[in-house]
Amino acid sequence: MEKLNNIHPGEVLKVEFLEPLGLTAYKLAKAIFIPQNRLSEIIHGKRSISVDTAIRFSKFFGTSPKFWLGLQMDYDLEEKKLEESSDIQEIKAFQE
Amino acid sequence: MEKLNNIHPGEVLKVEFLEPLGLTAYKLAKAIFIPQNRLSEIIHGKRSISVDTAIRFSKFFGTSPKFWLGLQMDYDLEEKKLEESSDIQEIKAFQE
DNA sequence: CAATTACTTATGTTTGACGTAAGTAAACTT
DNA sequence: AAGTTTACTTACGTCAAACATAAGTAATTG
Repeated sequence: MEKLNNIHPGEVLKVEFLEPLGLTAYKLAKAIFIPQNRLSEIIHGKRSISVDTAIRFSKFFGTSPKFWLGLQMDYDLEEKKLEESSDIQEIKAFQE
Repeated sequence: MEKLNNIHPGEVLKVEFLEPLGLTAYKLAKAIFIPQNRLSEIIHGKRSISVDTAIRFSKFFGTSPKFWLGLQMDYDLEEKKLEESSDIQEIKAFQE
């Protein structure tokens, strides 16, 4: 079973940034002063984009930190929706 | 010393939602099926808006989850900026 | 062939969101 | 007035996840 079509920020990093720019995870890790495993795990979808990571990416790539955190937010919301935890559906919208 | 003007999502919840609607934290907690302390801590800026919390707020208030997570994102980024952690400034933007 | 590049995995720490529970107090019910 | 519900806070322990260090394996480059 697949998490059909929910795209992790690490995938974006790899496909839309590293590969087109001819960069390796190793080089990026050096350039933004983080351990290699942090990047390795992000790329494999095993770690989220933290505020710290988003800021570092943004400095290096010239994007905004919100771009990266927004990708993470979208991903997390989608994951949660697929989960469909029981009691959330029972919530009734407020009526004054 | 104050965290000048950085506004926590809990403050928004209280001032822009609970108070105008005449709602208490107690009632909201019941309505969205979470423990009271989760709300209490959010309102006092001691806990962040998680994906779960954002979805529950959105169901009840008719907002989007991204509204709440966006507030949290803005807050976290601002906090991080005020921190000014040393090595982040050393990052050089990528040049092909 | 040695050093650097490149990536992964193992291990341990710490932070923070979580729930349970207990405490206090005020505001209603009966 | 006593008891229930509302209202909020704080203490405590758990768990997941982001973190760093470090070690291991390959491939590439000087």
